[in-house]
Amino acid sequence: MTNTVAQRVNNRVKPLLDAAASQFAARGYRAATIRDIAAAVDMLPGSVYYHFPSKQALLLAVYEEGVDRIRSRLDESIAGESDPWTRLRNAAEAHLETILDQSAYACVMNRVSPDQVPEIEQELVGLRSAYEDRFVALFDELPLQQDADRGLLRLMLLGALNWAQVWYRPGRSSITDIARAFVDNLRLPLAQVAPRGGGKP
Amino acid sequence: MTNTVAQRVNNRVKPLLDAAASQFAARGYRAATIRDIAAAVDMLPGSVYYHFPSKQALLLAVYEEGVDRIRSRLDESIAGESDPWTRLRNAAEAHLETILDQSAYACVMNRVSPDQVPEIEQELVGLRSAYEDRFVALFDELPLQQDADRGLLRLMLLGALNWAQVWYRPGRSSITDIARAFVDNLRLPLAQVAPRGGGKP
Amino acid sequence: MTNTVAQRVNNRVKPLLDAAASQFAARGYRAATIRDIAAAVDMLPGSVYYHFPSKQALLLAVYEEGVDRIRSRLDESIAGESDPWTRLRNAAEAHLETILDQSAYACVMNRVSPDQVPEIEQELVGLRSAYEDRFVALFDELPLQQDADRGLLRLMLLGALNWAQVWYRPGRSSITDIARAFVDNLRLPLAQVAPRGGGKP
Amino acid sequence: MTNTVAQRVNNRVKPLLDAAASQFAARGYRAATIRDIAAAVDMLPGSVYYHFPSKQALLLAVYEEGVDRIRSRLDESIAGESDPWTRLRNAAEAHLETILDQSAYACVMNRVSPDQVPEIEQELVGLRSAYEDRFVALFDELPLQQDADRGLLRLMLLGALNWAQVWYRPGRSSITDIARAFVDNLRLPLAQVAPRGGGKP
DNA sequence: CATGAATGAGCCTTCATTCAT
DNA sequence: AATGAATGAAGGCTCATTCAT
Repeated sequence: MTNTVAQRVNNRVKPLLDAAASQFAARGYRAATIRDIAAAVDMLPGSVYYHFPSKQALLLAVYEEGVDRIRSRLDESIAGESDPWTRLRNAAEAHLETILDQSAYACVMNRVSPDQVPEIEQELVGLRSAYEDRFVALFDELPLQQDADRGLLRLMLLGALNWAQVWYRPGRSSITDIARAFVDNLRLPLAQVAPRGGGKP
Repeated sequence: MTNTVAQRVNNRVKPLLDAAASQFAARGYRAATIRDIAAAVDMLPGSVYYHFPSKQALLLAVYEEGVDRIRSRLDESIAGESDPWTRLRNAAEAHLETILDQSAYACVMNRVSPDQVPEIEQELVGLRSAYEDRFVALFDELPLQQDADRGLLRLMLLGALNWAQVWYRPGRSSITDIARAFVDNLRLPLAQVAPRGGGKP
Repeated sequence: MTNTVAQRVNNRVKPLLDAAASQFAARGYRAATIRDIAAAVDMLPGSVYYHFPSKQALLLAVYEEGVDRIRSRLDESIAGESDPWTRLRNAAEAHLETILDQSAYACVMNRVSPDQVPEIEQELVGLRSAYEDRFVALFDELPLQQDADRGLLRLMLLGALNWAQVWYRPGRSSITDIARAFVDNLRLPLAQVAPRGGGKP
Repeated sequence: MTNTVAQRVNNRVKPLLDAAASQFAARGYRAATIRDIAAAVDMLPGSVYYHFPSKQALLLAVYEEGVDRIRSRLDESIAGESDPWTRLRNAAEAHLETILDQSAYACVMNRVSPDQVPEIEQELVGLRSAYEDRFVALFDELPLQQDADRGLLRLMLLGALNWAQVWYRPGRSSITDIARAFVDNLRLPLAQVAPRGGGKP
């Protein structure tokens, strides 16, 4: 068969990438070592270099996969839904679920910030933006008052969502509730119909 | 002549701590090296250990100072102000200013997460909580609808605020505007009088 | 071709262990440095850690090899010999030869005392005892007067033997003579008239 | 008073020396640190150098004091005694008592071997010999058979005695008993039938 | 007498990476 | 496709020692 090689590669590359994602997510880029990643898939450190030319390349691959996953997860969640606020709510939920318990890959995107690896900072930032663009679009759809700063709003929601990684512990509020609450907190005052009435008159 | 000792101490320890704060803030805990920190104040690596027994102790000292600074900055900002929403707005502004351009110390609190240094994780978490308690109090004061989850609200604001470290670049919106916008985005739907069509009438 | 692996391992690990034994024997545990040990076999310091996880592990390995060697040397020396005193004499000779000029490995056992490396103190002590048990057996075989304290006797001989490391210089008495004399001094009466019955008549 | 200074010096030098002796005895030369020695007498590391120019000098002073102590202890023990074997027995006892529980100073003499400090090796060896000469004299007095090797005998006893530091634990045999037994073992026949004339007929 | 502060050499160890096999 | 063996640069830390005050 023609794809034997490719398959064999996949047999080892996927687990390797999984291990890398786990380690990067759990310990951060610096603290995660090639040794540990390799050991997690019963490989020797040197062998990793057959598949990836460097630790940075490994991180990049994880980042890419991470973006892929969270993005498709998000796309699924809004497919077939047309109400803008519902779409945002679904997206927030998908986002939160992914970074909180679905995927080490997605965690990495928040845990290791691009400036920790200057050599590939641009690629990393690019990847991140590519994903966040989904939210740009989502906020663009929203029927908001004219003077609303959609960018700030997006940044606010994403910050709130990502920060959950720091404090979230399974048990209390469900992930769904949190996502829903965060979106609703933004929606109610801003919806077009809401008779904006200002802070201090 | 009475404070000779204190002054001498401050002469070297303070700059050292400053340098440590800068490095930790800029590179993270692992990537920041004692060598670089020492070099930044024209010391030799070994000399650092006269003042601090370990890299961890250095981080702890920075954390403490960071909490001290951001907390007193926040306290100043709300002193003499009695309107709960204004107090929160001022607090958010103080917080944002501190982590964005006032103090590397405060940045460290967000940049290096306690679990990166397991040996002092508890102390670090404790310090962080001690500060965040200010916000707990601030949210408690707020006249909100009964069913509002003040905890979630606080987490949302803090997340939004802290995330600014990731995207903020001087120039566009002013720090004050951002802080104000974030708080207002929360305020309008939740305020008791809530002049819109709200959650529960 | 079957033992390629073993040979390759031996090619570097054995010399490394030899070098470690030499250094530990010559300078003691603390004063011996990984750098020097590595340099003695044209390695870089870091390379040592591919073979041994720590300096302590290196010492332990040397200790083990040392016990192995001195023990098998001793066993050979008494194999096929049945007279108890001759057996002891042979053992003493084997012991002395080993610690005096046969093997740095055995020297280490006397030179570095277990309490210098608390983390592996127990292992070290255990290894040492395992060897000294040979002498326990040897003294048990001896036809002695009933009130003789065989334990004390053993300790006495071992002490006398080991102390030779401090003063022995090749040339004067031969190692064989010394060992023989030590054992005979215990066996035979020395006092001129040999009037068993106390010092002061 | 004219000797105020000298007295004050002594006030600090003696405890300092005591601490050094303790540390050297407990940990060995390398592992004992100036810091620990200084701390034991509530001094700072640098202050030690007011009294002693170097760590080596400190060791030398301890060695000297050690020799002094064990020598005078030994001299006392044999003063007024004329029987050669009794004199040796008393000396052995004095020696053992001193290195086992009387004085850290004396322990140092056995614990740190001169070759660990090459720069003062000669002095150290000289000091040690000066003391061991007492035993040379003691063995010279002994009424032994003509062909007896008094040197070897002395080395044997000293080895046996000093080795006690390795295995002695208070409780079982008393120090006195051990010393007495060691000397008697040399003096009297041990073999059951004591048929002077060799092992194998 | 003693200290506070620092030095500098050196230590054990880690780790990404290389490369012949 | 992977390994065994090593490299080399760097990292945190220790410690005897110095010296102005």
